[in-house]
Amino acid sequence: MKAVAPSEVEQRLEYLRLACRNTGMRMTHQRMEIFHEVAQCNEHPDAETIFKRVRERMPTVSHDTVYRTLASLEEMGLVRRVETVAGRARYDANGDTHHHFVCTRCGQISDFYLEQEPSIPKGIEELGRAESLQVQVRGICHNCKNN
Amino acid sequence: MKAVAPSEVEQRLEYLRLACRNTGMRMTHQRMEIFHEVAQCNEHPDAETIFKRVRERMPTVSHDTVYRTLASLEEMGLVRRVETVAGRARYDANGDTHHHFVCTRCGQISDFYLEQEPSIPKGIEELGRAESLQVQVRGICHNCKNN
DNA sequence: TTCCTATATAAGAACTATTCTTATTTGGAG
DNA sequence: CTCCAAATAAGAATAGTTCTTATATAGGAA
Ligand SMILES: [Mn+2]
Ligand SMILES: [Mn+2]
Ligand SMILES: [Zn+2]
Ligand SMILES: [Zn+2]
Repeated sequence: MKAVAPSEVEQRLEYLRLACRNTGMRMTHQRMEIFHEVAQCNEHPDAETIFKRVRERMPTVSHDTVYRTLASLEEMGLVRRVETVAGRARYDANGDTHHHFVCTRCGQISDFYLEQEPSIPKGIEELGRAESLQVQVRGICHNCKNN
Repeated sequence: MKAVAPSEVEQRLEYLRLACRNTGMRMTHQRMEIFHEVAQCNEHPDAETIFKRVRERMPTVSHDTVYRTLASLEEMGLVRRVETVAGRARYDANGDTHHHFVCTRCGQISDFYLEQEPSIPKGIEELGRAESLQVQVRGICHNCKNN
């Protein structure tokens, strides 16, 4: 699982600056660091992982700030919560339309892209107004299968 | 959201009896009541909801038994955990292949069926061995939109 | 620049969902 | 009926997340 290209990371940080300006939110060091942490990796980290990594550079950062900031970033549309099999919320700064393969053994979440995006199914109208569609494939990743 | 047909409920309970016999698990009153609760409704209840409802008829039932039983039922393939947007695990005794519409405001989960089931995408092979595919559509249900 | 204040943060308590521990009960085989 | 491995009740423990309160600070105004 290779890292996000530096130019892509820089672009994502630029979106954060814009989003803060547009919504009137302050551009705090904590927001920068927390978003940077999500933006630079593509392994869909959970809040605790982000907390530990940010704390290495910012030893006083609190759990609350991480959770609160992730919620703000989600509201601003800069990250999305990924549904997992169990418990913890996981976050993704990849804004491209894509889907997820979830390993039910180790929890690893990998992106995949469909050649043709599925359209919202017809019957949905009678249930509500659809806003997004996500395909989730579950199974065992190669790493787990070989152990 | 209408109830599950009594004949369907009876059939599901029959599967439970068979599954217990096959796997050597005991057919306890608690298992009956807990599974019955999930089998008779299609609103994908969470563990606490099931606990409260079962407790009305069985006042001494414990949280632990509900959680433990739901896990057993999942292992037996009689219920499945539904991924939600936030926190609590939700359970589903509808064994037909189907997908979910999740209201991001009230959390209601509704079933929908696709005319043609999507096949496992090609690129998945390089990520792992796929075992299931689920489409999740998120949006606002009619009930929430009108309030 | 300095001052002001609404917004954001740190620290840790509180809360909520879930799992664990231990003593007791019970389904179902024999 | 008897027996005992499996299951349960009760409540403590744990883990993830949110809340409370005192303090700090981003960023606009003077
Ligand atoms: Mn992703
Ligand atoms: Mn369902
Ligand atoms: Zn894995
Ligand atoms: Zn709703």
